[in-house]
Amino acid sequence: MMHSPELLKGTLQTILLKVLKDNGRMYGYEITQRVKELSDERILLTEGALYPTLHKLEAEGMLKTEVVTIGKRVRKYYSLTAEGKSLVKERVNELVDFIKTMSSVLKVEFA
Amino acid sequence: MMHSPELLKGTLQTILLKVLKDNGRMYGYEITQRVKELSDERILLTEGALYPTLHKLEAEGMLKTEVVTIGKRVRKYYSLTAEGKSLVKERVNELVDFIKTMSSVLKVEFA
DNA sequence: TTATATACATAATTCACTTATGTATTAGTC
DNA sequence: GACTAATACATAAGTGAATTATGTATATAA
Repeated sequence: MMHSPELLKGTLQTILLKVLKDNGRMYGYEITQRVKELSDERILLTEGALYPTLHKLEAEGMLKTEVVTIGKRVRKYYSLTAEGKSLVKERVNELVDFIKTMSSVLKVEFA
Repeated sequence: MMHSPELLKGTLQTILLKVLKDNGRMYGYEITQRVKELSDERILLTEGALYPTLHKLEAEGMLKTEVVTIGKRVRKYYSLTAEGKSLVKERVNELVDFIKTMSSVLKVEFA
């Protein structure tokens, strides 16, 4: 991940889950490209963070996968499970709360 | 530090600098209490993070200190140097930018 | 008198990330 | 036809900002 590096810590799961919620079924590389686009090149997910996190969310039952072969190329599509869908809401709410708290502490408007 | 723990990562310097800017000269323990109050009990700075960070900012010339003895008790007051004042602006801007980016990626309003 | 709050400090540990490395296919280009 | 860049996955080693744990000491309230 990139962009004011330290700040991104702890937001990766939230980003992955929310992008999957908004876009449905996606594969890893596709997610990196979508996030890059949505963030105007500011958030560049690194593979070393991306894949382990996807695997972890899958192991926890938040994501389900489907392997599709395109020519000789393998793609692993991820999508949210029912549990994953609740987790998205939780994570996004957490982030919104956090931002509100930071806004009070720093007396800054994030409008 | 506490509260959705991972999200706080990378925000400690920003919090310390901004609170010092807004309140002038403060000592460590006082900062923890002020942040606790401003965050409505949601951000509880831990000493293990607080003191090393204050020392680091001092070593970098961002903060200057003044030791005051109250009875037999020693207090170390911190305040911003000129360099520290520019750093506050930089850090706060970084955070605002980051929040804006997150807002685009997650399609969430932080109002 | 004894627990809690005040006040500082540092060492050991954790863990989400970055960086580095590896494999392989597909598309563009010179 | 050869080479580079983009696509697509994966994992291991290393980093660094935090937490947790520990230590010292004074002041205050029950």
